[in-house]
Amino acid sequence: MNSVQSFQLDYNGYIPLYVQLANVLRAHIEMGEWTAGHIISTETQLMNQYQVSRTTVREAVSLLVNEGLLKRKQGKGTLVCKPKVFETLGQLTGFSQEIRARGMTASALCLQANFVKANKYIASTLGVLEDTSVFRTYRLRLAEDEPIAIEESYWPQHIGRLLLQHDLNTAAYYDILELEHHIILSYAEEQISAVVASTHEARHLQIAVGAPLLQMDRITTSTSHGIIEYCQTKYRADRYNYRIRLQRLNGQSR
Amino acid sequence: MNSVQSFQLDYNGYIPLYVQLANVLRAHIEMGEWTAGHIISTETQLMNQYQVSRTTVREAVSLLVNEGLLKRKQGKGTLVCKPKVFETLGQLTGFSQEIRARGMTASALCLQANFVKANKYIASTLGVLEDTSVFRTYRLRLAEDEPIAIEESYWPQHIGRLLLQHDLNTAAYYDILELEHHIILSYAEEQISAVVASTHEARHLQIAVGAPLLQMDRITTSTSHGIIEYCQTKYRADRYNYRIRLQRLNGQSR
DNA sequence: GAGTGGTCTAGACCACTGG
DNA sequence: CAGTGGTCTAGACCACTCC
Repeated sequence: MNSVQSFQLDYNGYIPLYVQLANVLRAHIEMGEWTAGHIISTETQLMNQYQVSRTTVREAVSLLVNEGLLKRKQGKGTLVCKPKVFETLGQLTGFSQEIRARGMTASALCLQANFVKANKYIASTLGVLEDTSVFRTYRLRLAEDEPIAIEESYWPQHIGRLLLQHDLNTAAYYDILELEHHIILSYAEEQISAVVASTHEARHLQIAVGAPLLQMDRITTSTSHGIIEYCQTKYRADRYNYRIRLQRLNGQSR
Repeated sequence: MNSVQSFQLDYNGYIPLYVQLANVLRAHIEMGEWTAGHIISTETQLMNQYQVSRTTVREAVSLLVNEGLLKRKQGKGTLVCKPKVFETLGQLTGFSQEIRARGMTASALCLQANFVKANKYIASTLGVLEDTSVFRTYRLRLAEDEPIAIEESYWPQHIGRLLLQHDLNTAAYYDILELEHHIILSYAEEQISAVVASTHEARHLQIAVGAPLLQMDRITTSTSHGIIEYCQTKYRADRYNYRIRLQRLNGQSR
């Protein structure tokens, strides 16, 4: 009864059929019904089962292949990939989601949240004029109630006003923007580097001065409002690693 | 005359039409003929120009969209993305290629290359038994003839024997395997963390003891031979950052 | 040989952007 | 409104895998 098989597609809904079908297939995998190495229904079977064309089936499968969940094998079938030890594979997610994916509980402590004048660098990054007022949030990030990162974000003024309407201590900021204000995130560009802890950072993160930190500089872009955030996060290197899956392009040694 | 326009597709060749078409479009971009924001030919125009179906055109464009080169805008057209400040977007490339993409010259100094007994961790990572003989390479990586990273790699015995047939000081190992021995890389899983330099590392990298290093642990997989490498690279944080583009999935807050 | 995914065609209707 | 990309169909032939 709880089997995913019972899902039906909505042929007149607003969600494309191939997205719906991809969701059904993803559910099979995430519910553990299909495990690593399992060969899923053939494209012909899916066509008949869900009454869609082969193109639609292939588009659905392609989505999951891009996500790293499925893998096509010509002449054999389409099989489920190895367990996702590497969860972060180029997906833009918030901190909470990231931490939960690692099996830990996430929380935050908002140390500061106020409007400040943008210096030259912040201004050019956010695409505003120098000395313009921008919203700054400064948060301590916790995993399992232990400090794991310290995060400093700058938001354009209009985004800041939206955020201020909510409880900034507990909320997931990306969720606020997407769910409450329909500002849909598009992509982010991230730069990862290594630094050592200053006395100030060491105190907040409860580590020794000079301990290694993994630093992330991120620029987040929305579909409708352009750049909505510049964020610098410093993670305790002893508690956090960044994981990524790199794909070889078919152009190979291009 | 040097215009990319003169390219023709080979309709009977072994390379799929959509791959050929994608290569043509990519060439337009890489040769600077189409710059950021430029709207490329419409799908209908490409159909007529190259005498292929719309599906084929869309497959070609999809490849480049996935690579981050193009972006579709419904009702407007398909436009060229911003310059690729962020070159590394989930592609598996070698060190040399990576450094060249940053506009620097890459070289290497092979400090050690010999067979050693696999300890427990190396053995389980490479999928061999403990104490099995594996090939170890230890290299100093240079960019612009200055040390930038120190790299320790472990390869299964049979891969090691192949590598030993070549000049290990100058060669790009991935190129040797792919071009000379037809071992095609598939994907890699990478873990990024931060550490501080030991006295040994500091001496090789010409930095202070305790300076921050960006550490990459990579497991590389080939299409035919499974895992072919475990590699640990430590980069000088003052000379190297890792850049990545994160995409928001359409499932959004899933 | 039978069945799988890989490529490709011709054509259709829809949703969105712009004048 | 005309033109763009977004979705979808029905059908075809090929390359690969396995028996």
